[in-house]
Amino acid sequence: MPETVVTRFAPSPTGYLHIGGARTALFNWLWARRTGGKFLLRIEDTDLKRNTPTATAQVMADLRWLGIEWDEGPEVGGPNGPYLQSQRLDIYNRYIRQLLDQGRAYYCFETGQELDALRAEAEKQKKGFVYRRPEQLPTDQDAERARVEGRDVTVRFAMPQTGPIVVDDVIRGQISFDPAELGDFIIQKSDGFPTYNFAVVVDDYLMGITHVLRGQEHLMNTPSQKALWEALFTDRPVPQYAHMSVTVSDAGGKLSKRERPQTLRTALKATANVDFDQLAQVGGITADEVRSFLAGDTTPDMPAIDAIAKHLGVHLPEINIVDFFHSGYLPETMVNFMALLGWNPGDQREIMVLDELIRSFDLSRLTKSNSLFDRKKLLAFNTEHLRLTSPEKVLAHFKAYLRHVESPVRGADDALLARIIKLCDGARTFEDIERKSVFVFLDDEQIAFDEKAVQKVLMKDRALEILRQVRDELAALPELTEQAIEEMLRKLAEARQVGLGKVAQPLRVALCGTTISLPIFDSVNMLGRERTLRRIDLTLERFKAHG
RNA sequence: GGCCCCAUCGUCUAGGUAGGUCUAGGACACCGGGUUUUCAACCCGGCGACAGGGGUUCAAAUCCCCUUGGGGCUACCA
Repeated sequence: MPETVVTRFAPSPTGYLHIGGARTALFNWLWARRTGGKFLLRIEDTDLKRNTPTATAQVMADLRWLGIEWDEGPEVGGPNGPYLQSQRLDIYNRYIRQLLDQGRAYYCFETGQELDALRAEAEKQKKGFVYRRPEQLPTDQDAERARVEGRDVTVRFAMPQTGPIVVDDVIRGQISFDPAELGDFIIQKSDGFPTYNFAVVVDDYLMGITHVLRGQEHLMNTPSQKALWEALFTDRPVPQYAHMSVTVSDAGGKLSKRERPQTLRTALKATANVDFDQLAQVGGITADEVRSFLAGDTTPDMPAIDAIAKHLGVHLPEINIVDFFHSGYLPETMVNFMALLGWNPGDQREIMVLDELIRSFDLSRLTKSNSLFDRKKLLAFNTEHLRLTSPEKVLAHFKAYLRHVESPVRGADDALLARIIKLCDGARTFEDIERKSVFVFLDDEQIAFDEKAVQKVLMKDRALEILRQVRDELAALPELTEQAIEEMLRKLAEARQVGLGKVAQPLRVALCGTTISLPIFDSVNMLGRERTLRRIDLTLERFKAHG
């Protein structure tokens, strides 16, 4: 390949970076890195109504979290800027003018309603809707008059009707389309902005894009874009297209942002007594909005959804990249897992780090069929990467996670955090690690007792009596090292002719309130004598009636 | 409805371009057992697929056609 590879990721800033978008970005980035080419980021913000002010910043933050850096684009600049389409209007207008002058594009004056009616008519006749090109193309004067009259003016591309359009796809081979079925599509909207199909072609040309890896949902746009490209640019052929499989959700259907609110709604419906006022307060919305949401009429913003879910302890399916961060996943995991959604290295490797991914990546190994997003497998991958990633990196990511969830654990120093991580070898996510270690950072009086744990452990046999003895032995130990604690507990268990569990579990529940925690010897050691004894005393006091 | 894409274990997939070496391999999940101070992790074992029907061929998971099923697109969204 004599020519340097140039790929791009071109999201529209309508929300957070979605797992599907992230995968597209990753593949383009991987291909550029593999070939020593360039990867650029372009923001497709040509729809004023849908743009969200913070989306671009969020998308960039998410890409960086994943380790995907762009060689050209917003914030890093480059020779082909600006990289925001909303700032390139004059460029698009020049090309639209050119097409108009050449008679390869023309004005239209239909309203949305008129178009809808035409579409409904086509539907009735069981045919696909194709805009009928007028015999006589409207002039600039016609357009001017329409504008003065307050009518909508759009510009359509006059699709050449010469033979089938054949798209060469790296993954799918040659795909043939009938231009008559494609029709004359709009290239400039009545607000003066270009449509996606037009802006993409101009920018891909001007930015020297050589390879376009994108989701299969763009396959139908490709013949239109190819026709436009060939009408506009003759010195260079269209880029190499590769239309990747789509990722679908394990809940069935497409992976969609709607899944999160839907999950919450379902959980809410299953709840006996919904306290609307309280939920409204935690969500920062009104009680009526909560009712409307429950009824399925409206959907509040994502932060409100997230806050209510967190308050209720409902786990929402992760969809956006930030969701995975919030759930305690490593970026290394996400990158590895996404790479395997529609691609594989051709051997039996699955767990791979970034460098390995770059070295192994190849267009010829992209798969054709859609894949389901399997969260259980993702969990298994995260477990592996938690082990594989350097302790320094894991520590840094853990700290970021703790800060975000505002865990009491975030107050710990690096040495303690590192020790906790090490003790949690085999944990699946940071959420697990946090849950197992949070008891150390709670006030002794703050420990909440899990009802099941109390029944299963504290209310059994002579658990409280054993706990009292453990307390006394602990008080008598000269030093609370893990070894000393272990030795003491084992001796005690042996003397009583019971398993270590019978001794360790009551102690665990006394210290943490649950049966799930860090290893017990370390738990005691971290807490120290005073706090350990205090927690045991509080437990004995609280449950003495049952003893 | 129209146009387009796809089809191997429950899931992700290897194998398909050069048909035999595939009684179809791996991973996750699941089931059983082991280990164990909790959860997880870990170890051993097991279950489990070429969507259906026609061709082509000595031979088809692999090539062709049809059916069925799944997905995408069908906007002055991207």
